[in-house]
Amino acid sequence: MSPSTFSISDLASEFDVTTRSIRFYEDQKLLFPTRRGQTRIYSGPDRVRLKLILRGKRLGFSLAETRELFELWDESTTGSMKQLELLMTKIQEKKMALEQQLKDIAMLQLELDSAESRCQDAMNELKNNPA
Amino acid sequence: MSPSTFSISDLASEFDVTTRSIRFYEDQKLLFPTRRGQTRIYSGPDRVRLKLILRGKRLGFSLAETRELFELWDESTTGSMKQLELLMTKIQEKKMALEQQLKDIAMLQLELDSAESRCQDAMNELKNNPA
DNA sequence: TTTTTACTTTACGTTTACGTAAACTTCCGC
DNA sequence: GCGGAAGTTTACGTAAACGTAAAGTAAAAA
Repeated sequence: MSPSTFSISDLASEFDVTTRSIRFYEDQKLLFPTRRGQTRIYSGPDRVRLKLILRGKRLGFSLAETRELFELWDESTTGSMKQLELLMTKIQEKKMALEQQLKDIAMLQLELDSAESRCQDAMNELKNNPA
Repeated sequence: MSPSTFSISDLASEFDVTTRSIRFYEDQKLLFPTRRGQTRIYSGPDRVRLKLILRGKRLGFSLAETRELFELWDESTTGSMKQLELLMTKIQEKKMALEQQLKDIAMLQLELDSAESRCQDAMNELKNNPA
């Protein structure tokens, strides 16, 4: 069974980020580890949050965007109808953004495939007909 | 028929970026418009490049990354075998990165769907049982 | 002709996401 | 008990990607 708490360097090495980055995310209100004395202790949910932060980053989300989603989500447990509707709106927005990204990726894949085969052709040409 | 040359503001409005950004891309060696006097004239291929730059940005590519790909591509027409192999490597790298992005998007979509339905449940709950 | 309007260069400012160094404390192994 | 590893805070530095202001040119419109 995987442990239920983690040190900062546990997470740093697992996700291949620096401890500096993890502390920065806390500074930006994205993570809230508990403390044993001075030392940060990360829970399972904390670890999931970090994973989400990094996934968002790979997809071009700013830390502020991710934090906004986290905050809306956290407030939604106690939230009013208005809060829930706002959260719903943001979720829709992100979903649409992801759809656009899928299109962008599809286009770029086509272009890379085309570039790849033209590159391959050029290489074959060079082999058979060394200028 | 769409025109074969464009002004800087043509492109700016078509792609919804500032002229400042377009000039910046030129400064970073990503675009090379011709000039009529001082004024920049963009060709069809220039326009395609801009589209690629912006698509790359939406997917988290840095301008430096995109420029590197452009340079390799440009050199590949006159290039040696080594150049072509390098280009091929870079293309493979980008393709793998896109695969990772597809995975990230799929995961995030699942999580957003889940968040969405839980949010919907909470809203229904509030309607039927207004605390 | 004057005045917009669109374009230009130069240059300093700003935000994001950390890196890096200094100067500690705390704990672990020997 | 002592050195080293791992943790901490504070603070200044930095790269990327522009924003924004200043100051000028050039052509079109009134």
